[in-house]
Amino acid sequence: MAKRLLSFTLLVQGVNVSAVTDPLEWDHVEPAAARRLLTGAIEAFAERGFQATTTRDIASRAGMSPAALYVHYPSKERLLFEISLYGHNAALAILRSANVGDTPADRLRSLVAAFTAWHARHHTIAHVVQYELGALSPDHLTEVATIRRAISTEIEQVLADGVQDGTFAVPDLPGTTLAVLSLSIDVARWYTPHRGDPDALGKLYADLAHRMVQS
Amino acid sequence: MAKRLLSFTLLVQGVNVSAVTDPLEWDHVEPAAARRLLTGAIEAFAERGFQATTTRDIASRAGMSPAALYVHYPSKERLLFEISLYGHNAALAILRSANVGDTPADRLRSLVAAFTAWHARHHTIAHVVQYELGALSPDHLTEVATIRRAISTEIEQVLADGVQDGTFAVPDLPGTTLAVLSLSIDVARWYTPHRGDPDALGKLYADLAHRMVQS
DNA sequence: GTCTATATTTAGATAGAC
DNA sequence: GTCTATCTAAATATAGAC
Repeated sequence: MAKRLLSFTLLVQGVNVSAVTDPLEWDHVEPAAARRLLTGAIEAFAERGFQATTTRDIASRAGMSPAALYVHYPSKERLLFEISLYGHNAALAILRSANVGDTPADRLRSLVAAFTAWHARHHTIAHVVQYELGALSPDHLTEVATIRRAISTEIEQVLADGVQDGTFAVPDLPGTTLAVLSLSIDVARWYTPHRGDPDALGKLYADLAHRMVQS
Repeated sequence: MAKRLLSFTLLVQGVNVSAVTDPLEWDHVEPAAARRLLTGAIEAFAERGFQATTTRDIASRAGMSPAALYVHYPSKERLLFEISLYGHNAALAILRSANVGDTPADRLRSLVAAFTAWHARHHTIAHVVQYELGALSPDHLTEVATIRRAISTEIEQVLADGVQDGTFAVPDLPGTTLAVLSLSIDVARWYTPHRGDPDALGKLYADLAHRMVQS
C-alpha cells in the first residue's frame, strides 16, 4: 500500500500527468479487491458522508465481508485519506496542465473551465475532496492542505499576471482568488449528471470568471 | 415545541421580518434550557457534522445530562430540523429585505452583499444550513427545499429583470443564478472571523457578481 | 485473501427516582 | 425538568479457520 501511494505521488509531481488526469481511472490500485473497496468508499462517502458510512457498507459495495476490508486498508480513515490525496493531486494536475495560453485572460479561462468541468465530471470524488476534510486525521489533513495551497496559487498567480499587464482589475487579490475558486468548488455541492454537460458548464464559468476580473 | 415552531413560521412569512434577521437571537426559544441545547447543537453540528455529533456532546455544551435533551426535543434529527428551518427562513428574510433599489443592478448588489455578509457573519449556522441537508428526514428536507427554491428565485428574478431592461447580459439564466448563489454559499465553507469583516466581503462579492452579469 | 464469529466501544434513546 | 442508571442497537476492528 505504501508503495502504491509513493508511485502515485511521483507521477503527479510532474513526469506523467496525463495518467492521473482522470480520477475514475484506478488501474494503479492493486489488487482488484482494494480497487473495488476504494471506488465503493468514494460513492458511499459522497452519498452519505464519512461518519455516516459504515465499513459494512463499503465492504458490501465491494462484494465482500467487513473483515476483508482490513486486509487492504488499516482503517476507514486511511481509505478516506487515500481518496482525498488522490483527488487533490488529480485536481492539481488538471489545473497545471490547463494553465496554458498566450494571455492571462486565456490562461484564466482555461483554468476555470478545466477546474469547473473536473468538479462536475468527477462530482463524486470532488464531493469527498471538498467536504470531507474534517474527517481526516491531523497529519493527513496537513498533507492535503499543502496541495490545496498549490491549487489556490495556480489561480492567484494568473490573476496577478493579469493585474501586472493591465488586462485585469482586481482590487482584492486574495479575496478574488477565493471567489474564483468558490465558483468551481461549489459545483461539487450541487452537480448531478442531469444538470448538463461538464464542458459546457466549464465554458460558462470561464466566461463568468473572466468578466469578474477584466478591466 | 410545536407552538414555538408555528409562531416562528408566521413571523418570517411576512409580518415582522426584522425580528428574525439575526439568527443569533434565540430569545423566542423557551425555556432557556431548550435554547442552550439549540445553540450548543449549532456549534457542534458546524464543527463536527451532524453524524459525528453525539447527544452527549450537545447536552454537555448545554450543561446538562444526555437524558435532559429528550425533554425538549424528541430526537437529534429534530434538533437539526429546527436549526435548519430557522436558518433557511432567516436567510430568506435577509434576502427579501435586501431586494430593494431603483435598478436591477442596485438590487442585485444589495442582494449579494446581504446574502454574502449573512453567510460570513453567521457562518456557524450557515454551515449547518448549507452542508447538513443530507441528515434531514425526507419530510423535513422537503420542507426546507421549498425555502431554498424561494431563495433561488430572489436572485433569478433580479437577473431576469436586468436582462429585460438591457442592463444585464446573461446567456444562461439558471446557470448564472446558480453561480451567483455559489459565491455566497461557499463562504460558509471557508469563512472564519479572522478572514475579515463580513460587510466588506459582501461589498467585494456584490461588485464581482455585478461585473459577472453587466452588459 | 476471504470468511464466520465475536470482542469492545459507543451511540441514541428510555425508565424511574427526586 | 433534571438526574443516574441502563437498555438496545450498531459500529470499528480483531481472531482464527480455511
